[in-house]
Amino acid sequence: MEVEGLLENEKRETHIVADTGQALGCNSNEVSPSGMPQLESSEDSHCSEQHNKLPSIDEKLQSQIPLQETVPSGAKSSSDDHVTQSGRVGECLKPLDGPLEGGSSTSTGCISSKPDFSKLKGEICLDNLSIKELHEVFKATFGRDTTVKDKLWLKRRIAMGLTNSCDVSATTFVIKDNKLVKKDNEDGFNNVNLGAGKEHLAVAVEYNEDLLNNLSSQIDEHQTTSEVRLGNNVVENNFASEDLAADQRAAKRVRKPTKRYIEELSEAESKEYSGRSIASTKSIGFRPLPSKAHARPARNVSLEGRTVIMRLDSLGGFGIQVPCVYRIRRSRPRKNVTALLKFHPSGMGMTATFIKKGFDVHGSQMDNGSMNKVLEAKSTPEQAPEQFVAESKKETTPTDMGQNMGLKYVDPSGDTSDDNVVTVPTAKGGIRRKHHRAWTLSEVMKLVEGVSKYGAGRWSEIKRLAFASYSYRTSVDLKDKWRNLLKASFAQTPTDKGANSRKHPSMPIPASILLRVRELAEMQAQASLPNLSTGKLSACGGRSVNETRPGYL
DNA sequence: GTTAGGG
DNA sequence: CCCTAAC
Repeated sequence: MEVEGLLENEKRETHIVADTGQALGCNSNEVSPSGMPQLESSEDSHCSEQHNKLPSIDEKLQSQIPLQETVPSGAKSSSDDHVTQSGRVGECLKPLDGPLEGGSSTSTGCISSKPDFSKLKGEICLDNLSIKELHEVFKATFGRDTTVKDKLWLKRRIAMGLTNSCDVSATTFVIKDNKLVKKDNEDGFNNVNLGAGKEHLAVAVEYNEDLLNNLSSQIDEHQTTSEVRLGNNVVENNFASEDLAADQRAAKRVRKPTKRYIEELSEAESKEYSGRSIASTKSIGFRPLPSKAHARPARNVSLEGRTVIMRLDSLGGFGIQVPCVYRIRRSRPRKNVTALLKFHPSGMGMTATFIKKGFDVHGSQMDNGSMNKVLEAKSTPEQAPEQFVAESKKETTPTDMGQNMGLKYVDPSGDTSDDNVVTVPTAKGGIRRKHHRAWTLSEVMKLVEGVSKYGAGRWSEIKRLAFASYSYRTSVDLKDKWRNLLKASFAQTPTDKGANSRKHPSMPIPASILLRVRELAEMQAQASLPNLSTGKLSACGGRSVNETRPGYL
């Protein structure tokens, strides 16, 4: 099952990254602006599973994947793979706080940086090269990386570059001595080229990326979990030796930006959480890179994370990369992670799609401000205060509070989705919810019920037990609401049973509920006061104080 | 991490 | 709702 999920992931990811643009120069381990929303997929559920398996998978990788240098020497045999790799592992973990080129001979393995000019020697049969190899050749030819995934394009481009001619056959891409060769006997060339080139390609990159992914995962613990890690898993390790697998893996690897990166981005913008979703190509280029990131060659493209959508706008073969990082929500740390995970697949997916649309329209010109608007426009409707309106109406006439309170009311709209809650930055840099989520009658009833059950003051308990389905209500919220209820209940004439006799039309709380609140309040007050008023009694009676609360059950 | 209170 | 002192 796990494998299935991974395979599916692979397929999907391949599609997603299919049109990845040029990522040259955008490479850094930590602040990589990459990543992609993985929400569109219906397979998000795999994330968590895969994530859990990561460590072991990595271990497998270490032992199974023949890592090869992508460096000029290029002829390393797999015999020393394990050695190099193990050394590399340690090194690759350092990027965040130290120089990558630690002087060790293996350091270059982390990122294939230099073009392998050896690839240009002799005859080159581009037809048989994988994308990855084509990229290598491309790099060797032009001295720069490309992330274009179009084989034909790559072949033509390379052929043109090598032959220094625009007259390139559309079907045959065998080059020898800088001249296009019409190959009649394909077999010979194929074998040679394939055998020689492929093994030196980016497996190391892949592996390192995984390490980085793990790192980043640890770093940004705040990220919403599921979508984040979706792509970070390496499953195909069993097939690592296969060129195709390696190519595909490399192609789809997109690393997600770290928390720090996101925050760096956000600093310059409006504080709205959605604001960080966008990083223009410009910002990427200028964003401060940690340590030696600058030295990194463009090869890192394949290292790019998954949190960013790389859109490639093809303009005459020139790729414009539009990374798209978005943050779903920034609000109080949520404790109900389950609810969050449950919700994301759908909600996030929609958001991601929406963002994509936005990009199509605005392109790289879109700044964070506009992104904010986009996100806001998107998320606001989903907050749907309306649903509560309807709900309130439905329950506005609770006849017998006693019965109602006893019932375990299930709020139809009581879904746990508190995502898409728009927050606004506060002066102090904090954030607060932009919209109040009006307390519905059912919520109030639940609150009252909870207080009656567990006692006022045990808010966390009430929240956990009675408000399990209302993830957006924090214990503080409950406390505040109760406070307000109390105030309201006592402000109003207790004896006035008229349901509509409330002072303020804006207060839809039925008198019956207020009455109940008042009763509870008095009971609780009595429960806590005895120490003073009947101190002697309680002192003599022993545990009466402790038993007062449970008594309300 | 919770709770209570003030803002 | 936010903020924060006090647990």
